[in-house]
Amino acid sequence: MKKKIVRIKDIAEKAQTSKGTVDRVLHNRGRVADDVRERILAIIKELNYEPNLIAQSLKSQRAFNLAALIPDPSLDSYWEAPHNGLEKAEKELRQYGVHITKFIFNSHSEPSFIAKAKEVGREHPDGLLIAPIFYKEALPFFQEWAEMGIPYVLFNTQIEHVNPLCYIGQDSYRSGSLAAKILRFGLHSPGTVLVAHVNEDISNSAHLITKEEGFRDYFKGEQLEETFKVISKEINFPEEEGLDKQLDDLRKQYPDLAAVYVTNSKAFEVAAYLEKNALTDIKLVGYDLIGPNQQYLNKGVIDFLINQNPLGQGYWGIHQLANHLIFKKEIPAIKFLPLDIITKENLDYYLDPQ
Amino acid sequence: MKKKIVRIKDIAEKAQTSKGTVDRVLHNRGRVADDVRERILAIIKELNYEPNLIAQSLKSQRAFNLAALIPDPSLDSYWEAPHNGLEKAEKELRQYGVHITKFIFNSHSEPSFIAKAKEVGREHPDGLLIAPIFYKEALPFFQEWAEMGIPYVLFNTQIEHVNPLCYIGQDSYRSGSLAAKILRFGLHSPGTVLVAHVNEDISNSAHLITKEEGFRDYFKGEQLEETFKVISKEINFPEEEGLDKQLDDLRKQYPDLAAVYVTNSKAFEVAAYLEKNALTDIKLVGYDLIGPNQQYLNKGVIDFLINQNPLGQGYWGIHQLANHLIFKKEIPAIKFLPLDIITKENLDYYLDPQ
DNA sequence: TTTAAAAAAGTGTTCGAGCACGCAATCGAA
DNA sequence: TTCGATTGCGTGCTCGAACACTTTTTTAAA
Repeated sequence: MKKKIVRIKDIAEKAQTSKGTVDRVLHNRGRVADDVRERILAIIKELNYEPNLIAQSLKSQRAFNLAALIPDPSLDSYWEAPHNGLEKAEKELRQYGVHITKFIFNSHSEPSFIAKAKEVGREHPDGLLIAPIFYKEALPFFQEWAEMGIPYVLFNTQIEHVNPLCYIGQDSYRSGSLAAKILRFGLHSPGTVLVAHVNEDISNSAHLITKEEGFRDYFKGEQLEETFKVISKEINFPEEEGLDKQLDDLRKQYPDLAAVYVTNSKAFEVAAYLEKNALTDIKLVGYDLIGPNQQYLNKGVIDFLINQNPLGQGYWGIHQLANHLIFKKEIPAIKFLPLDIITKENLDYYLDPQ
Repeated sequence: MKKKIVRIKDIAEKAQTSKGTVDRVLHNRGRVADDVRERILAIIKELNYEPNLIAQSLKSQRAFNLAALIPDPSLDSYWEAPHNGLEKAEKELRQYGVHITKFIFNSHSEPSFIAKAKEVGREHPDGLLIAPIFYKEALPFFQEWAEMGIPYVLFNTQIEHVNPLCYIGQDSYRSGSLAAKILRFGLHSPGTVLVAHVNEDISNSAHLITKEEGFRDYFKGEQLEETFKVISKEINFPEEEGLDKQLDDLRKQYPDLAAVYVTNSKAFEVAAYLEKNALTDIKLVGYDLIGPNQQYLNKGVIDFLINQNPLGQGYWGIHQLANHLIFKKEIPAIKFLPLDIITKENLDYYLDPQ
């Protein structure tokens, strides 16, 4: 049995002309007499012609060089997953001529970001995927890339006042609310709830603030402000000892500490503290399935993790670029990834995706 | 810039032979001298040749008629989602010549299933996707389809002792454990926990039993048997009034009822009862994002839903068939879908997928 | 040694879209 | 009316794999 597909040739025959002419109509290329053009357009509509993407991409054998500007995974293992997502997407799209060049910067060093961002401009890629964790430093480059006509997709960190092709990541506000909902479900009696920003430059990380807002607003919205006191704290410790002391102090100040919400992937640091001090009653929710977090999840020290799906962010980021560049599809300005709730029992399914 | 793709012609040139010969080696067709074959195989490996799927499917313009044997969504809205998944997959794969014929049976009537299953045989599809909710009635057909060489993929209900191309769905045991974990997190004081099988012929539904096992084993494994008494009950009500009376009786017997786990998509029935009787303290977990469940989730009567991703089941089922038939990929015997935990705060992301 | 059959290897067409090229008709200016 | 330029339109090659078909080589029997 054969497929019933409408081809350019079919249209040409029905319009009593040649496929070359139909082709020119389809691509607004070259010169076609008005009456012929309209006859052809009518027939295209009538037969409901859709170009055969397969034949199309077989023919147009051009290469698409995409660039990815993302942090070094060896310095923060959170970034391993996006790398994997990139590679997965590249594998799938290699058939279509997609090649990705990675520009890897140090997530703790603004100058290294700037150096790599400059390199990207010199390469003139066809598209760019970027994790803009340095807001201020990144701004001028967005301008530059826009002028060069390089479409860029942001992921991981949402940024205002720039015009990317698309943002891919989570709705930080909702994410905070979700964390609140989960913790509240496990809280039995009144107490203090801590929002912890661990080892993060909060001034350059608007999305962490947004998470905190979502978290606080959940307790407000549910009229739980009387029952639970929400406090927040930045916990930074370049040196080893720092965290324990800071949490000790905090517990002295708030002896009824009942739950901790870590706004980034550093929940394992708090988990280590809880385990060391046998604080089994303090509920703990954090982000991301990095190794240390998984261990504490399996031990039951971390109760739930919210998966930001960093692999998916890389994967979909590349796919959005491909959809735009290769398949000429409309791209939504924002693609929110699901807020996956992870626990020991369903962890497996989120580790190796699809 | 051009793509660097290894073609059959490249292999032929390097092996000092013609593309026809390489083709015969690749497809184990026709006769090739042993030394030439080995030389070619070596070069294929060396150059890391991967056939160009695009060119491949452009050439082989055959149609693939797939059949889907699934219940009528107008009788049980759970089945709407698989239908949507089917259609989504068909849309994506139409370019590759995939066409799906639906054989829709009444999920409450074995004879209707048998009639439709017979029809499938007469149609001789190239592949089959089936929701085998009638275990006993389905068995002889598996035999028949196997003899006819029709590969079939099971979804929704896992069945032993048959040899499908693949099973797609959830790990029921884990699913039960996950439900237990969630409920336990929200339980503050000792009490009774009910496993409710609502309006389901339990004798034909092994997977619900498996869910219950997983649920019970969680409490056993965590040494919580003393604290929480787990009971189970089949709740059937062909007539309207039935459910209320049965739950009233149950509450008389177990006044400390603290949580209910509904093993199928009928949590909304229990939710209606809880709401009517203002039992805000009884925790409720169920399955699936059908309309009524969503409403009670948003109201807070249902605390969490576990998403069985019925849309994904249909979608991936068709894709597995396509991977097997069109792309000749290896198919894993089981594809477990994630156990997604859904709450009011992250519901949106699971409604319209990807 | 010849010859037919069988095996091995090579050639050429096809799929649908893209695009370069070239032919024919029309137009305008000298 | 002749020449070049412009417009309108058709032809034919290309992409990589599949497969039918043809040609060449080998093998075995006469």
